[in-house]
Amino acid sequence: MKRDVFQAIADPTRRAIIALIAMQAMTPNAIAEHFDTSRQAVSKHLRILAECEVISQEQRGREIYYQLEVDKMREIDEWLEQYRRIWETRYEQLDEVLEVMKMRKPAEMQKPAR
Amino acid sequence: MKRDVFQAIADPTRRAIIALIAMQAMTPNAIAEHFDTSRQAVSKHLRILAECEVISQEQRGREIYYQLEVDKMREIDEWLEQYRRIWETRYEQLDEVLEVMKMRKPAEMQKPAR
DNA sequence: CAAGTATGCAACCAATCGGTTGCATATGTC
DNA sequence: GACATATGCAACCGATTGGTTGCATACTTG
Repeated sequence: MKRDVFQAIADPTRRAIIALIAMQAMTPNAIAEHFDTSRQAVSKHLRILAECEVISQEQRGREIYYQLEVDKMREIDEWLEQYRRIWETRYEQLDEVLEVMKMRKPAEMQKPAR
Repeated sequence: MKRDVFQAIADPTRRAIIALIAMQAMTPNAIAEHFDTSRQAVSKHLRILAECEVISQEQRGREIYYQLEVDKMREIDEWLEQYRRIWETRYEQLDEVLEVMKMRKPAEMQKPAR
């Protein structure tokens, strides 16, 4: 089965895991302690996140440390880029509208096209 | 059922719909023409997107125009913010490492922590 | 080597997902 | 009013999801 970053972050537990290991690598057991689901359930989430390359693992003895692959987060950022452009221009336009309105009487104010 | 933006964008068809209506509002029929699924399936996706407030609708006669609520995209951007901070500092650190390496002999070069 | 610990994997299960088809409803046009 | 068009809703269906429990494997330590 083919999964992508967007499916990886769709689940709230997985987003919590991402947030948890963002600053420092952690073992599955340590991660599982933060949730009230079973260790195996967390392990499943880790496997999905690893499949999507959102996290990477490093074996250290019998422990496995999982850490965030921040670059994968950038992929989402790149996808957002196109919409960021839209909301930025939208706010510029809003600023212009507000600027124009300043010079008019309140009665002339029009509802912006939005 | 409670859904959020992350579930809304998890499905590739829904991301395609978002991209499609980003620049101009469209009717369900017009949207459905761009996909090889049924009109009803697209309608379901639209309902989910509307539930999550990723899109809004405007009735115009017997047609309904769906348009993107760009602000909802910003929510994702805000969530990304914490990770953006990480990858930015990471690249600054990498720059520092590269800077230090310039002053050393190649044999002394170490593989960066990541 | 034996015991304990860390982890992954398989089998199972209820709930949800994304799709289908059929039908109801509302608006526009003749 | 009759008919076409635009849309949503309900019922159904197979696949996937997120969880469980039980077991296998591998490393550590005594």
